[in-house]
Amino acid sequence: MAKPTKVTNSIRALRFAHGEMTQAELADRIGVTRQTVIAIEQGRYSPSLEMAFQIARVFTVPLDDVFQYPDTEE
Amino acid sequence: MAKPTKVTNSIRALRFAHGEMTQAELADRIGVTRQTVIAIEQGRYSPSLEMAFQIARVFTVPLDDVFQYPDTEE
DNA sequence: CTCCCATGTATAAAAAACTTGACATCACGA
DNA sequence: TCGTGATGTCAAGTTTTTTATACATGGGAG
Repeated sequence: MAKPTKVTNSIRALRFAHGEMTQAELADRIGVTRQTVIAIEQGRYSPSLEMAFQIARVFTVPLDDVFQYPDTEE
Repeated sequence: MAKPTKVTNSIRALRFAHGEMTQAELADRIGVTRQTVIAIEQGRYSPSLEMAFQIARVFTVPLDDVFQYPDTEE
């Protein structure tokens, strides 16, 4: 069930840059559970596009500012 | 199983802009099945972030050039 | 010390994404 | 006309993502 995703993210940094926003609050803002935020922040799997968009929107930054995809695939 | 996604995309246009690339070829390039390309192109559901990145990469455009997310969420 | 709060872990189960294979249609060329 | 390629649909099945609960830990405040 575990899929170490290739996509990395800057969510933790963005949270802190936005007034020490907690995982719970972020989860609440994007309408998902805290578990999901934790899993994504830790890169346990990559989120759906929709969630990615919502996260970027909370921080008012472009998608590529939140998520990074490595050049070469595996 | 059907989830009318809010995310829209410009895949079809991008395919044509790139030498009339067929759905089958695009699917092949991003490593998914033709069915998946069709479903996404039609907006039946939103792809995973990874797939979104791969699609953007095929067309060498930024993510936001391929997918659009409406301002207000439901 | 004791009580929260933020973070994290674990599990099971639901939901969404993706696959496989089979089949239908339409346009186009041989 | 026949065949082939591109697009699309349907249904069933697998995998990944997300939820829901419950519990553990460490730090800070009172």
